Amino acid sequence: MAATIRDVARLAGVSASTVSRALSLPGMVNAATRARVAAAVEQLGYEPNRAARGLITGRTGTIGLVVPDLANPFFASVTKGVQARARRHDVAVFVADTDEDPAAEAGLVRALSKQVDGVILCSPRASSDELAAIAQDTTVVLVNRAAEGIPGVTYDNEGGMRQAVAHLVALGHHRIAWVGGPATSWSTQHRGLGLRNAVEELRATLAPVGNFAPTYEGGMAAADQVIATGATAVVAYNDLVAIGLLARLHARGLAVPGDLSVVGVDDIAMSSMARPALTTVRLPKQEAGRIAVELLLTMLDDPESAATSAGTHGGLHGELHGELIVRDSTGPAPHTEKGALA
Amino acid sequence: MAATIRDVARLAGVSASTVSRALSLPGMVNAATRARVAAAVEQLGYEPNRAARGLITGRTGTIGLVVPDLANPFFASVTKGVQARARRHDVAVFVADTDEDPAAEAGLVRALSKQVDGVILCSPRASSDELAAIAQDTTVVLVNRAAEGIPGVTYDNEGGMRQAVAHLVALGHHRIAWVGGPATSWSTQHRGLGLRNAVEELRATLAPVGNFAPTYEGGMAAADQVIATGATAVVAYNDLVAIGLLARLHARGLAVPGDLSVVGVDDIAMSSMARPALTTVRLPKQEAGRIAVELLLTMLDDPESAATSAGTHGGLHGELHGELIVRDSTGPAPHTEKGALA
DNA sequence: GTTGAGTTTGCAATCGGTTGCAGGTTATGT
DNA sequence: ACATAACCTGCAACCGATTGCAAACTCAAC
Repeated sequence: MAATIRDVARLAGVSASTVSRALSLPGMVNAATRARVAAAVEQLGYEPNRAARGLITGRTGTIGLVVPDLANPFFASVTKGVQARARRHDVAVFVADTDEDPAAEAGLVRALSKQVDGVILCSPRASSDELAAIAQDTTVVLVNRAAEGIPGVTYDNEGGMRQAVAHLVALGHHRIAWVGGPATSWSTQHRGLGLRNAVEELRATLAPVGNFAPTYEGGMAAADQVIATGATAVVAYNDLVAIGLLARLHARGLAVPGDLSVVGVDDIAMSSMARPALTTVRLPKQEAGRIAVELLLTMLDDPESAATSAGTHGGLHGELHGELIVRDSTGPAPHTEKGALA
Repeated sequence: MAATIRDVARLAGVSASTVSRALSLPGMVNAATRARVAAAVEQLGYEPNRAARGLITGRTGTIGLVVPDLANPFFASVTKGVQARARRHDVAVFVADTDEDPAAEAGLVRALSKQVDGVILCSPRASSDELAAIAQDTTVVLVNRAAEGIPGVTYDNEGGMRQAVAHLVALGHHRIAWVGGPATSWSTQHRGLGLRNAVEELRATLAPVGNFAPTYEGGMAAADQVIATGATAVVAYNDLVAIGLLARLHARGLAVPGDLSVVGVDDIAMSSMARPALTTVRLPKQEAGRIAVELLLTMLDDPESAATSAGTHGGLHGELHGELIVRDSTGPAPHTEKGALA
């Protein structure tokens, strides 16, 4: 069995309390005894039992991460970031995948919350009210969504969309289609908003074609409606949707970017492998995970100050910026005024 | 604060021990008291503290999962499977990503092992000796690798490769190139072996082009060497490599499958989105994760019998079979005898 | 040689559960 | 009515740490 604090104490000829202090409050113990304890720790390969410590300190040294779908590269990246940063802080991460089921979300968080110090909710599907309820009795950080009174890290969707539109307008596009994700999604709403602002400002027009699943299939489903709008460019909710569009457009015999330019959002690995390689707004995914961890740990270490510190909605908040990555799926607008089907 | 067992005891008018038994050994307590306890539990929303329980039972109810790279869709899927199955058993999962660093692996496992009941090692990079050392003081299950005396779940690489070769031979291919992954990888070795056996049996010839990184870039790097072999078909270590091949072959002006047929392994989501859609040997990834969990929990519940039970290498073992998924990247061999560059 | 302050250390309680053992109750058999 | 067994339940110890409190010790100053 693993060595306990008492084993160390016996070997060092001191009491368990002294060992405990030698490790956590070195200033409180004599240098000589501290050395003896250190030697005993070394010899026994002692490592404090976290569960036992957690019992008395009330801190488990563990955080939870809830994502809708690990198989989605976007969430896999966020998870990677969370996990890496947590390790630096010597904190372990419980990962739970809701399988895109909003109903499962709340229950999962509740179950998790008993075992962890706090929870990172990635792109929560839950309603604002549900979120507020959850945040009531658990320390929560949101990723990819803002909610009154709950800290979180979000992307500057407006800015990202503006970059995309500016790029397209510079290429001569005037009519831009928009394939939204799930209607209830916070990102969809904000990307749509950013798009509307940007086209107005840059004297273009927007042709929204509705809401689709944030998947390859969603993109395939949207493609024909995009064509029907007569737009010469399309912005997709995310890269998976954009790649689905690419596939269906190809099947319909449209050239990208010859007939239609396509822009995605996220910059997942797949995007640079697509044919043509996808122009997209790159979001720093791992960075979002890292910041979420920092936010959460800050709240845990210092709940009062964290709650009152500056930031959107009067709480801690991080905002990340997207970066337009221009690849081969965008090009000059075709000469015909009326649309892609010249 | 959360309710404790004593709160429940007080409310139900019994002792803490009775509450404990009512919950874990219902048969030992009177039906009437059991009902009172249940009511109190319900009313207080009581949930036993896992850390406290673990302290005395020695079981944490947590398992660890170590993967080389969460951003790789293959490992993301395995993780998803592990996580889902663990939840069913009411077991939490610590996820750790080594970032493809073999050196970090052992240390990570060691750190993890203090906090969990057992560890699932996915595609370990460590040497057999290191694995043996780790398995010495931790309950370990391997995924994607077999090692003497350590339980694990592997794929029938030989069978999968045989299916791929049979498919290609039926299409008229005689000379088949093979792009291996990392030389030290267990999968590379076994896939190469399966390939050699299959070509021999089916009267074709194999042209190995060496070892490459198991990535898109690896595939790009291998492509020109593949062309130089004069083979009319190529089997890639995995789908990422195959998609890299596709990209470079396209750039070189070769048609797939017109000039060269391409087969991958894994069947990640990206494969059906590739152009042309990739023919591949589908490996049940989530299933591997699920089985790994079952194996691990079996070992934990019953260490002696598990160790001696039947299976390869005298331990528990699961073997999964691949399934050939034919898409658009394979077709009849070109008529010219000598190669793809006709 | 005392006193007092400052430094080190140990005792014992505590966190929230589980479990061996003993005591109390009730049912069963005669 | 009494012995015996079967069944429930509570007491108390324990898991492995942390921490308030008090005792012990050191040292300097008076």
